Amino acid sequence: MKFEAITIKDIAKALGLSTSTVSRALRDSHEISPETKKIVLEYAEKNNYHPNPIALSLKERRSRSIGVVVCEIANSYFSQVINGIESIAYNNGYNVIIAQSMESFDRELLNLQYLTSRSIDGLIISVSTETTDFSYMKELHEKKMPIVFFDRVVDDINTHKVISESYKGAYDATKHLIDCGYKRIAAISNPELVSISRERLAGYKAALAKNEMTTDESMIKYCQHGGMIFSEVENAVNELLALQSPPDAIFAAADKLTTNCLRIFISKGINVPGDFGLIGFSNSDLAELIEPPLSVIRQPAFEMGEVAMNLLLQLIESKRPVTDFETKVLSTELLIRGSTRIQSEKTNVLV
Amino acid sequence: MKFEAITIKDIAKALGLSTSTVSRALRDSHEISPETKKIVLEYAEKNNYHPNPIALSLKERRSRSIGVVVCEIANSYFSQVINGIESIAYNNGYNVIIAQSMESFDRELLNLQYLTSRSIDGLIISVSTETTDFSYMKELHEKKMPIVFFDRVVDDINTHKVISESYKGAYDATKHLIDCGYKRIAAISNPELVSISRERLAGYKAALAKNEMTTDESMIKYCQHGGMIFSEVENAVNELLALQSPPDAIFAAADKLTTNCLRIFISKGINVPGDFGLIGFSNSDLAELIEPPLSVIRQPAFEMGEVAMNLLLQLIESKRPVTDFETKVLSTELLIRGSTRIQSEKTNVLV
DNA sequence: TTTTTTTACGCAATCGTTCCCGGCAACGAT
DNA sequence: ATCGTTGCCGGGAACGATTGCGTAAAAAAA
Repeated sequence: MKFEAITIKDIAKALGLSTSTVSRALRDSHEISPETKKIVLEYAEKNNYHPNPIALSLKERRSRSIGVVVCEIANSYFSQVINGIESIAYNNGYNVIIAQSMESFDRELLNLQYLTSRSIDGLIISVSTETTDFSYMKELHEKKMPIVFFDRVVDDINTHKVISESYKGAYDATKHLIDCGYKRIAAISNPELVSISRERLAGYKAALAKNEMTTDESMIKYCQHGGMIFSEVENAVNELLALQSPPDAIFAAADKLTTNCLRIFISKGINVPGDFGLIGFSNSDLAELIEPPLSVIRQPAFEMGEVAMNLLLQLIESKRPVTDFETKVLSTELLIRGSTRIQSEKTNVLV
Repeated sequence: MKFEAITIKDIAKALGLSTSTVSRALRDSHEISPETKKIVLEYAEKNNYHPNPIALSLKERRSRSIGVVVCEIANSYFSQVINGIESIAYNNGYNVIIAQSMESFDRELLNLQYLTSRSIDGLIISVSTETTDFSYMKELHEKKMPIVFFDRVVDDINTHKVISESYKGAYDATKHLIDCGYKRIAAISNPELVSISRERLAGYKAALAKNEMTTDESMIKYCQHGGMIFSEVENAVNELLALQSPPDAIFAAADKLTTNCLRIFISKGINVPGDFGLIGFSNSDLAELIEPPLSVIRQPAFEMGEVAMNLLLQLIESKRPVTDFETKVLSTELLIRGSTRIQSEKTNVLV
C-alpha cells in the first residue's frame, strides 16, 4: 500500500519524448523549443508532477535535510529555537530531523549515529548535560560534517556557535537579587562541564564579588541531568536548606531548574519572594502565570534558531572548507516579576 | 564542503571484489564464502560503512520517513504526542519530519505539499482549526497515502484515528463545575468544524442538561485560531462578561484557551476560583504551578502518539489495501486543583 | 575420464534524475 | 554545391545499493 507519484519517465512516455528532453523542459533549458516546453509543462502541471527528492539527493549527494539534537522539545526554550531553525530551513528547501537526547549521553550518541546514517547535510546541536566524551562529535567534525552548536557548546570543537549572554544574564539576575536585599544567594546549575553553566556561574560569582559578597562553594549546587529528574533538584534544594546558614535566594541557571525549584518551594510551603527569592533562566510562556510570577532571564530563542540555521547553511553551501568560524552572542532579557521583591523589612531585621 | 561516506563501491575496489559480492557479503548471503564475508565485514566495520539510506529509498521506493503535522510543537500536548510518535518511529527505523501549521490553513496546505514532495511514506496529522477544506487530504488519501488522524480528526475521511474521550472529559469537567456550585457555566471552544470541539461541547451540554441547567448559545464562544491569537480569547471573555447575566465559570475546550483565559482573568483582577471557576483541557507541566493551580482535563498525549504511530506502521507495512479502519479512544484524566472550588457561601447568597 | 552439480562470484538492470556527448536537420555564407 | 553554425532533441552514464541471471572453477557423481 503506497502512494505512487508520477515520474519524468511517465511524462516522456506519454508525450513521446526522451527523459532528457522532459528534464530539460522542466528546468527551462534554452535547448528546448518553446512549444515542447509548453507541452511538457502543461502535462506536468496537470498531473502534478514533483521531482523525486530522493533521486535528486542521490544524484547531488546531498539530502537537503539537517539534524537537530536537543535535550527535549517539550522544553519551551528548545521548541522556540526549533521554530527559528525550521523557519529558515523551510525557506531554503531544507528538511529538519529532530532528535531528543533527554539529557542522556547514550541517547545523544545513538541519535547522532542515526542522523549521520540518514545522511544529513549538517547538524545543529545543544549537547546533553551528561556528555563528557565529545569524541564522536569531533570525529564528525573532522570528517567535514558541517556542525553548528547552540546553547550548550563544545569549546574545543572549532566551528560556528550561537549562544546568548550567559555571563551578563547571570550577572544581572544575581545583581537584581542583591539589589532586592537578599543576603545569601545560592546557585543551582547544570554540570560545570557545560560551557554555559561555567559562564552563568561566572556571572553569578562576579556579581557577588562586585558587591563584596563572598562566593561560598557550598552555596552552588549542580544537577547532573539539567533538572529533568525532579529528585536531583529536590536534593539540591534540601542540601541548601540544611546548611548552617541557609540561603535566602536562589539563582537557577536553566529552565527546568527554575520551575522545579519553585515547585519544591511551593510543596514545602516556603514563601516566595518573602522568605526566599527566586530568579532563573526560563523561556516558558507560562512563567508569568505562575504564582508567584517568575522573574526570569529570557533568551532570544527563536532568533538563536534562525542564526544557527543561517550559519549552518553558510557551512553547507560553502565551496571551500570554512576555517574562519564565529561565535554569535545574542542578548538576554531580564524580566522582573513576582518571585523576587525588595526585602526592606527583612533586611532591617537581619542587619 | 561536505561529509563523504564510504560506499560499497569503495569497499569493492579496495578488496578487488564486485559490488554485488560486497553487497551480498554484508547481507550475509549464503552465496558468499565465509572467508570473503569475513574480509568484507571486517573492512566495512573498520571504515564504519553504513548503507546509504537515500540509495535504498530510491531502490525500494520508500523513504522510511513520515510526516507529522501539528499546530505547534511549543504546545505541551503536541510535544508530548510527538514524543510518543518518535519513540515508536525510532524503534522501527523511521524518521519523523515535523511540520507546524500554526493553526493556519495555508501553512497546513503548504506543509502537506512539502511533505508529500519529500516523498514521505505516511502522515500523522491533527488538522488546523482554520481548515474547512479537506480536499487535499482527501486526494492524498485516495492516492493511497497512509494517513492517521489524531486529536482533531476529519470525519469524512475514512482511515485510522486516535482521539481521547472528549465527550466524557468535557462532561466530567462540566459536572465538576456544577458540583462546585457554579450556576452559569460558559464554554470557550475551538471552531465547531473541528470534530473534537463538537464532542467536547456535546459533553458540556449533556452535563448541563443532566443537571437541569439550560444551554444558552450565547454562553458558548468560539475561537477561530484555537487560542493562538490572544485577542480572540480576550474578545470571547469580554463578550461573556458583558452578557446581561454573565457566567460564573468557564469550561475551556483546549490547552491554549485554558491558559489564556486565566491570563485574562488575572489581568482583569478577577478572582479565580472565587468569582469565577475555570477548568479546561490542558497538558502543561506547569499547570499546577500556576496561581490558581489549574483544574484540568489531561489527555494521555504520549500514549496517543504511540498508538497513532503504531497504526500508521500498520497501514504502511500492509501488503493489501486496508479497508477496515479503527478509531482508538483513549481515556482522559480529571485533575482537580485550585481553579475550581466549592462555592458554598456564594451559592447560599445567590439562591 | 566425462558429466553433473555445487560453490562463489561477476554482469547488468533497476530506482528517478541530470548532464555530457553526439546527431540531425535547416539555414546562411562562401 | 559545400561548409559551418545553430537549434532541438535522444542516447547513455552516473549517483549507491540490490538482485536475477549467467558462468567459471571446483567438487561430486557417473
